Amino acid sequence: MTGEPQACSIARSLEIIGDRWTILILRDAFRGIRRFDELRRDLDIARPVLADRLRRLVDHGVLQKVQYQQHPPRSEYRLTPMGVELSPALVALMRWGDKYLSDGAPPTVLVHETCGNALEQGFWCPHCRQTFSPAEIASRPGPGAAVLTDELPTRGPRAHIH
Amino acid sequence: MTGEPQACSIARSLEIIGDRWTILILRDAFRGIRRFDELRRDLDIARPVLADRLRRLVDHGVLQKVQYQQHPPRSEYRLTPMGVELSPALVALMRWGDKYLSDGAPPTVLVHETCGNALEQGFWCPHCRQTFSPAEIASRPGPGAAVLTDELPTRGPRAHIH
DNA sequence: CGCCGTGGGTTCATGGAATGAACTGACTCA
DNA sequence: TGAGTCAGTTCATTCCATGAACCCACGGCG
Repeated sequence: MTGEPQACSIARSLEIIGDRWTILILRDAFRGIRRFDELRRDLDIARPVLADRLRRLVDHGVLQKVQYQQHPPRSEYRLTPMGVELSPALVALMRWGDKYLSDGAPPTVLVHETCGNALEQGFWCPHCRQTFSPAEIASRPGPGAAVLTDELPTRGPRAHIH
Repeated sequence: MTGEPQACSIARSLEIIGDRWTILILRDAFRGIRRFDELRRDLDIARPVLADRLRRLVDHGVLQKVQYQQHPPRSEYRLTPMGVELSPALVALMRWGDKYLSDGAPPTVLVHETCGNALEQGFWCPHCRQTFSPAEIASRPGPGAAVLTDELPTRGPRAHIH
């Protein structure tokens, strides 16, 4: 996308998946839509763009092109472990959309497979053994420390995400 | 962006923030970079694009334009509660980038403000009182049920994200 | 055999969006 | 009076997304 390498992990991630079509392709991969023509029909995406995005995702190791039959040769694009680990990002987007952009339909429910109860996505403190909201995140002094803050600068200096 | 209204929450979210620049602008807002010229310099973004993205974000209620002084009139773009709740998505992207696209630098550490310990982001089952990996998410039967799966279709039918 | 249908692409002309340089305008300060 | 800063807008150029058309391997059908 851009030329120079990015210092920030978010920026680096966006080099690969920072594109509307790319994220929709990944969403469909999670939904089980993994073949070229299925994707093209479901997303109503232009063929060259789809081919380009799939190529990019394969090149970066997010998807894997697998021939699932010969005669005729047919292949599908499967999520690699790297791709599967994008699910927290997709779930976060889904939650946000459900909360703020709902059309009135019931929100999507995800459940813990082993027990069947509805699950939450959130921040979890292993020490306190509890989840908490984004507002309770703070920086840690030292290298690599960062904070996501909604506070104003005047309320006190903070470290930053980078 | 597109014309027709989207049925899927992820697609609806992407209508607003499905753009590389938009996400970088939000990242900077969390980092405390909230003024037009600060953003322009930090992101090296073209002015018209920045103006357009900020306008969109304000229109959708993600950012709020606040005049923080008169004489001379200066304003900044603050995250609304709706904007703050995008942090899980940004953190997920950061985590993913840290894990798979690292340049060797130590990953960013986020800590629980009230106790100071490093926090995790993940899926949490309030019933089992434990976190778990993306692979353990399943669908729930009924309206709005969904699943994020890395499994192959042949291993069994599933509901889908929508 | 001849022909149609399907899956998975590539090529190419076009339009709309991103880019960056230049300009505007309100205000401050020396 | 003039230079500097912040926050944009205007405009010409460039680039990429789009969609139509085309290609090719293969299978099925009559």
